[in-house]
Amino acid sequence: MTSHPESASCPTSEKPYHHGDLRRQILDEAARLLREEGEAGLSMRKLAQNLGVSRTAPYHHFADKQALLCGIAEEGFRHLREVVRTPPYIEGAEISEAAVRVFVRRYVQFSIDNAEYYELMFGARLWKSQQLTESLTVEAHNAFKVYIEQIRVWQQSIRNPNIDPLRFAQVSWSTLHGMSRLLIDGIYLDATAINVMSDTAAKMFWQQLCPPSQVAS
Amino acid sequence: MTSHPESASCPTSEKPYHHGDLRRQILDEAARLLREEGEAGLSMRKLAQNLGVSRTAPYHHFADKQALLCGIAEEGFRHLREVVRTPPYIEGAEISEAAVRVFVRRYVQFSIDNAEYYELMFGARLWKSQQLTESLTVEAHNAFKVYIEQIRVWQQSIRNPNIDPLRFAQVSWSTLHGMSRLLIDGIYLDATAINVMSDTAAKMFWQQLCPPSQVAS
DNA sequence: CAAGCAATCTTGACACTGTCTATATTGAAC
DNA sequence: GTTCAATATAGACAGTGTCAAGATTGCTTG
Repeated sequence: MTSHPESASCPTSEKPYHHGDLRRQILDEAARLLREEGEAGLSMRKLAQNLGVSRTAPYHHFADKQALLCGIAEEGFRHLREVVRTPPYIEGAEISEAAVRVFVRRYVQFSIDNAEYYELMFGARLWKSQQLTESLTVEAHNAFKVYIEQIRVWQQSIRNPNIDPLRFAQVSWSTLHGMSRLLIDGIYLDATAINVMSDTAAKMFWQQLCPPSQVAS
Repeated sequence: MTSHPESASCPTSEKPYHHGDLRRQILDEAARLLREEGEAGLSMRKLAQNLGVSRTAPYHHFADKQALLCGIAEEGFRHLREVVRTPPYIEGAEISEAAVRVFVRRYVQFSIDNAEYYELMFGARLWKSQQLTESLTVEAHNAFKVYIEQIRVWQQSIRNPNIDPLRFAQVSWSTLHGMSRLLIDGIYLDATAINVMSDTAAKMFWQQLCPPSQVAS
């Protein structure tokens, strides 16, 4: 641990001019502020003050507030990909209604557990600004690609040619996203109903993927 | 038209101290600013300046910015109720997949055509603030009640006892809301796919309401 | 018609915000 | 050891929401 005394990990020094780990701490503190006080409670100045640096110090790590928010959202996407892409679903060996149910529950749970990230990841604040970080757009597109791939695997596993994977991905993701937002934004208040709603959605998806009886037209 | 010359419709007078129609104009100009410049472009001061009144004049019609936003959202809900509740759907005489399709398209179209209202009506900005106007909460609850009623009528018309109206309302509304938000927030960019997505969603709803063959378990 | 009152509008002020500029300090490279 | 780029700093400016105190008006009541 302490084998590299000349490294930046020396918290005992009074107040080193160079903070050393500021970027990381900015991202963490910003997420904390968002979670605890909402978007209105996050300001660059308060952020700096809470970390004990000057007001303009964060601007050496993020071009502006927008770039900081992009940075937070980016971390959120990396996190989301991990959560959604957990085996065995991507392998698609044994697709079933239960598997879909787990998938839905996981997505919704992620959005609730990481509400402050989710709001940035899919909020107009970033996407309508035309000022997205390049790394963020890459990360976001990757996430959607993984989702479509998941749908495609399900479809092939079931051999249902009536499903257009892209369309089904768009609509099913809309459902997940809609549920998440309604819960996060405080419109659906009954938190105990989350699982029931998730299962209802999963059942709806499953009936689309694998209808009880094939109908020609 | 001009039969009441002593009414407040006298625009030729230079600059009457009492504006006369300020509240209405504030709501309109605020919606215009939101639509054209986004939420960041709406400020109480700019609003006042554009209308040619002092900075604090709007505060005599709205307690604070939050109350103004509530006022805009309220108008949005009234508008939404009109759009969704158009006959013959609430009567439910002839429910069909086509009717569901029209319903879905209408909802999504409303959200796109009135994006600046929709964002406020269903945004965290208002709902998580714990400072909702009372008239707004009433209006919003009414909207959801109408929606559930719609679902109930459909269900009874179809005689499918397997559907829990509340659950189905929650999930289907999530889908509509999710699609709307993804489009409004600029995440789903391909505007030409809106109708295809809407119809895919309608088909999914219809298959839930009226499955091809009843399955016991 | 006069007086008064409540609604409406105004200016002034305060604390806060994002962000630009110019300056200072530092760790590392040559 | 000098130089340089990265990093930190204070100062300043325009913009924000909103409170307090005063000015102007139209309606109401006598």
